[in-house]
Amino acid sequence: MDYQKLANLLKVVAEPNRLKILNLLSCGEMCACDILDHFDFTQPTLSHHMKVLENYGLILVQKRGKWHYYSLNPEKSTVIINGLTEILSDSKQCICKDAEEDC
Amino acid sequence: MDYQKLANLLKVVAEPNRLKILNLLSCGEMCACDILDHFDFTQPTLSHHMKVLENYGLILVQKRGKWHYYSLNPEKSTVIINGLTEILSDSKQCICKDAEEDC
DNA sequence: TTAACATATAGATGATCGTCTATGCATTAA
DNA sequence: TTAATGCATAGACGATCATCTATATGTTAA
Repeated sequence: MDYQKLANLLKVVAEPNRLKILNLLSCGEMCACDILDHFDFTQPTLSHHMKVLENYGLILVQKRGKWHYYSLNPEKSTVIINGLTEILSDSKQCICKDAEEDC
Repeated sequence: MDYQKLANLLKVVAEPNRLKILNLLSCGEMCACDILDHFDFTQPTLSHHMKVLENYGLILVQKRGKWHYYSLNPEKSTVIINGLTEILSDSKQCICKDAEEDC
């Protein structure tokens, strides 16, 4: 288990505004301007959050005309959920059953 | 959905050393000194991490003699996993299907 | 009581993060 | 071409965080 890698992903998700963005995108793709309508912060702040989510592979971007359409990357969602589940459960891969520390 | 509350829990978990601590505890209770053996940082740093985990209800403490035994709080683990799963999936409670913004 | 051990607390420091204003770039419509 | 729109980038600022050293507290053994 790569704790650093999972922690990085969790850190991206551990922000209330980004959680709300992900929840919005869980229903389907949206453009940035429509996402922005759901928040009180400025457009550059949204742009920052979208870039963080994109850089860590949590969302995908498709540019059509002057609009940027964002959607969830379901594979990355699964990585986070499965990683957390494995750590929090008494699994076979558990560190205490492993001779090496790097499970 | 209370994004702030879930984000707070995720922030606690979004730290590689705390992830490793939780993984250690997923196999059963451990005292602080045994946990410390798995890390390179100092005892006060471990004490800090344990306090954070305890304050947010992720672990439980039982004091016997001079040892403090820590264990996972499975209920809180479920809260995190379920919360994340709901946000990342196209659920009925999804914000875009809700008239109000606070789902 | 004294010494040793297990853990917590206080306070400081450097790094990271979320947000802002100002500005730039790209695309579309007139 | 010009103006308007959608989004990104640059740089700054205040807050939060992980870690450290030094020290305190509490428990057990001699």
